[in-house]
Amino acid sequence: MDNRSTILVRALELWSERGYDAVGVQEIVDLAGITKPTLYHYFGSKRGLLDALIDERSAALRDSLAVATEYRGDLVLTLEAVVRAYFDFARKEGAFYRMQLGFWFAPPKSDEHAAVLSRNLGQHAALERLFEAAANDHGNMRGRHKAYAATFLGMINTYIGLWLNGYASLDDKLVYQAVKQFQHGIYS
Amino acid sequence: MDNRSTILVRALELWSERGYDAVGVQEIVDLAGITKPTLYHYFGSKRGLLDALIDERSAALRDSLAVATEYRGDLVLTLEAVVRAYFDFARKEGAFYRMQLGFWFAPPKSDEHAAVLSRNLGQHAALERLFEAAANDHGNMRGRHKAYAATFLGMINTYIGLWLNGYASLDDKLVYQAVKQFQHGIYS
DNA sequence: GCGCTAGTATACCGGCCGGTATACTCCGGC
DNA sequence: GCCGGAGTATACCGGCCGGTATACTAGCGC
Repeated sequence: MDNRSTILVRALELWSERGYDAVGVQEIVDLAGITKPTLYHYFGSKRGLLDALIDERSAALRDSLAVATEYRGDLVLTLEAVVRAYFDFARKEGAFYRMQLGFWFAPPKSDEHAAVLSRNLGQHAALERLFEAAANDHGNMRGRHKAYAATFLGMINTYIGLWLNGYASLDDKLVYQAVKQFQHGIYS
Repeated sequence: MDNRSTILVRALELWSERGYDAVGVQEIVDLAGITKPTLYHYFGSKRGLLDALIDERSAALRDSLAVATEYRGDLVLTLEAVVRAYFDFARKEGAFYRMQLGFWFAPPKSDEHAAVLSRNLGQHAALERLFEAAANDHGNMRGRHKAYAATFLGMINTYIGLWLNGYASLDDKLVYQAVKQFQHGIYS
């Protein structure tokens, strides 16, 4: 593996466990077995490394969500596809998802938050479009697409949070259950 | 206001906006108009200040939750009381709630996470007890109390997150709606 | 008035922070 | 064989980090 990739892997390793501010550039390059000028050659700054990491690692989720959030007339199937896209990605990239989720809840003026802001606004927007399109077939949903997008994504992240802490497995059964609970509540 | 209280207020102000690691002790004491030995006299360390802040500011929520999570035979009323306790607290202590929520999603080995860990485990446990007690009256809920507690709390925090970013108001109407959606889903 | 304690300030510590100036090596193009 | 650029290391920068040694002052018990 070339130095650039090694740096990205090690940075994710350290940041996901102990946080962006808490882990310095020196520690990353030590673990990667290289020196600081090499890191600065590839990424320009600590923040540049962070942005590159976020951008490259989240590409797969961005792509699969672009497909999954397209509404084709069946809300249940579409929502299941969305949940499955998130679950699949989280299972593959657990450490990254944990890190990125933490950054989303980091203070609004922090580098971490800024680094994931545009990505997550894009995800929200895609989900809102989905619920808006679905409202044409489900009249009683109209006008609530913002709230639906937020609570749906909140539920997905709640389940992924449970999995990250060992309290759930992100399998197909949970996909169905999550969508069912979102639609029909806990008594279903 | 005495110096000790001033330090707590200013620390919350800075940490909630920019994060625990990103704001140094020096900046806090400058804003508070005092010097470092005073801070170290009262709190012993930066971490000590963090612990004191978390402990003292969350006391009100802890107390009202202790009452609200007691199951008295009516699940709907009880859940509404819990949501109301969270919403009331968040409305009164918005900056603190934002900070504390961020800490919960901070990396598992960070000081921030450690500082809120025991508090949040306590809240989870209280909610689990509530759903366990309710399962005696609602047989089809049995065995799922962990998942219910997690998703219920996740939903509450999703709504508070919306409010923190200006997309919702934490009023009584939302209390009813939240509990209703949790029970019966989005079509209700 | 004396002594003790709480509270506060001045001035300082070693160490780590993000970042860089400089120089070397290695390799492909010609 | 030579040139240029990509990649890398050594050694360094100013500045901030959390934390503290010391000394002063104000207030209270007696």
